[in-house]
Amino acid sequence: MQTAIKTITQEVHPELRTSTALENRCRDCSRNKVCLAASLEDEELYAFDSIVKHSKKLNRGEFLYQAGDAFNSIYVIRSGSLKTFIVDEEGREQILGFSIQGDVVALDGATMNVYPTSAQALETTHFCEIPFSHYMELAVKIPSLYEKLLNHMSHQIRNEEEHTLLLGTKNAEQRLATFLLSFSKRYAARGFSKYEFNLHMSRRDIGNYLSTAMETISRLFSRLQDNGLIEVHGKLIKIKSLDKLDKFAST
Amino acid sequence: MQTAIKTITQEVHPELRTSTALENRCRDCSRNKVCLAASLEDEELYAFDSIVKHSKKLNRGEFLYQAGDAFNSIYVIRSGSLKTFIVDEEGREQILGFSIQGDVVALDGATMNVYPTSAQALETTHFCEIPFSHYMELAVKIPSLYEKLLNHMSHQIRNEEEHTLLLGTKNAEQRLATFLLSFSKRYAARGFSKYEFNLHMSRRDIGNYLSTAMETISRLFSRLQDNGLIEVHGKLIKIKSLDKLDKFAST
DNA sequence: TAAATGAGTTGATTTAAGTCAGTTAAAAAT
DNA sequence: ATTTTTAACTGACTTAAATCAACTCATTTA
Repeated sequence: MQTAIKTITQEVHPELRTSTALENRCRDCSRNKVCLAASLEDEELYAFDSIVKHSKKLNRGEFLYQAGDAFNSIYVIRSGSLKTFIVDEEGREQILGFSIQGDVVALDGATMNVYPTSAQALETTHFCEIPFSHYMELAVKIPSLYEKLLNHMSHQIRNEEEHTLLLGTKNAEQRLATFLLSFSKRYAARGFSKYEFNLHMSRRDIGNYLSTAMETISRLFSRLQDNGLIEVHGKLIKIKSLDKLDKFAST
Repeated sequence: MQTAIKTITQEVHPELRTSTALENRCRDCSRNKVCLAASLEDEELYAFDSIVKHSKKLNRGEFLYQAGDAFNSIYVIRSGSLKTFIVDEEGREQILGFSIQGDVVALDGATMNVYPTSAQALETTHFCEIPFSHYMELAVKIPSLYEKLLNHMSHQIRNEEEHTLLLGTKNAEQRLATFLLSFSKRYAARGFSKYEFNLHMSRRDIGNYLSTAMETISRLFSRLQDNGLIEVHGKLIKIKSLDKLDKFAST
């Protein structure tokens, strides 16, 4: 018997367990509300479906693309997670974001010749590949595809802005609390528990994303746990009080 | 007699000095290569022109829009400059960027009901207003308008990413040097001197943008000047050695 | 199964940059 | 023109978080 509230188990979704033609089609995909295929009419959906390469898969550590690779496609994550990052002149890595199920990745490369950033799987990750030139050709016939893309892009800009706000106005503890809350919200929006989830990235990655040393992240996890706000079991995080965490995040 | 290399004088451009109907039309605008109107055919340009409100003007300190205002238009700066910023729950301001001539602003609000951020003039600023719904209607007939917009949006995402890289991997001195170099490049790309320009924002604004205290910014300006890399005359900055500044920025 | 490698935690110490305070310079306002 | 106000600069001191270091625990790999 399953619990009422789903928790993130990192298992693939039912329709990914096998891979018959039918199950890989957009119309049968449970994520077609958030995906770029959302709200298409039957015929449009069929056309869209035909340009998409479904059920691509990466194992932990494998790259979806690397900065400098020829830009061809954008991607929608079906399950799993990845980090996107950029490397500066001195070779220092800066993580820009973590993408989970339903997220569209590689938008920063759209309209460029090469990917400006890299994307690497944090666990076994399934996704759909959308060849960008095909998408743009189809969009001429189906303008709502343009609008969908613009929509995702402006949200991406908003995400980056919120990241800047996080780094610019909050101290280390507030940053980590905000980070946890943001994952809680994102998982909740996807039908998973907002109280319990796995963070597949390393402490070092969290620190990099939050511009905070790994050691500080580790100490802060301990502190939040000591204060009874969360429970830490390795990568599994349980939030004991969203309210209190929220206060920590902003005050 | 004018010097060969133009310097930023904050004067309005010739075609803005008077405001006959002709001079306000896109086809006569010297910025029509970078603007959203770029590369349109005669007839398309005419249609585009008709939806644009030209020659809007703001004085220093006035808002182009404020977070929470109903979203209606995006804007292209004809001359002058402004800052865009966001305010967090605690009322702390975070500057997201500085926009100058040729920049498109309010892209983060596109596809939203209200502007998520605010934009405020740093000096007398002229710009064109493009009602977004009209733009989108026109784009259905002229798909290159969609592509132009997507282009600007992906570049905006790249800018935000570079800002994150700046904040995440560099120390205060490198951040300021990078900031100066970025203005140098942007002005050069617009036909102005890359060695000499005015920074119209306050030291506090620079500090806010770079997540560095105003006092530190002030000290660093002095240090860069003492080291012979730049000359500081209030808001006017002269770069004495781009090469050396570049080394300071990355190493 | 043991050894080795890497991830995570915790403590001790250092430091880059922040805060506080006083001064000077430059705009506004009267 | 003079006062008032605000922005910018510089010095003294403090601090949040980084670095350095030692150790534990988990996961590969030999």
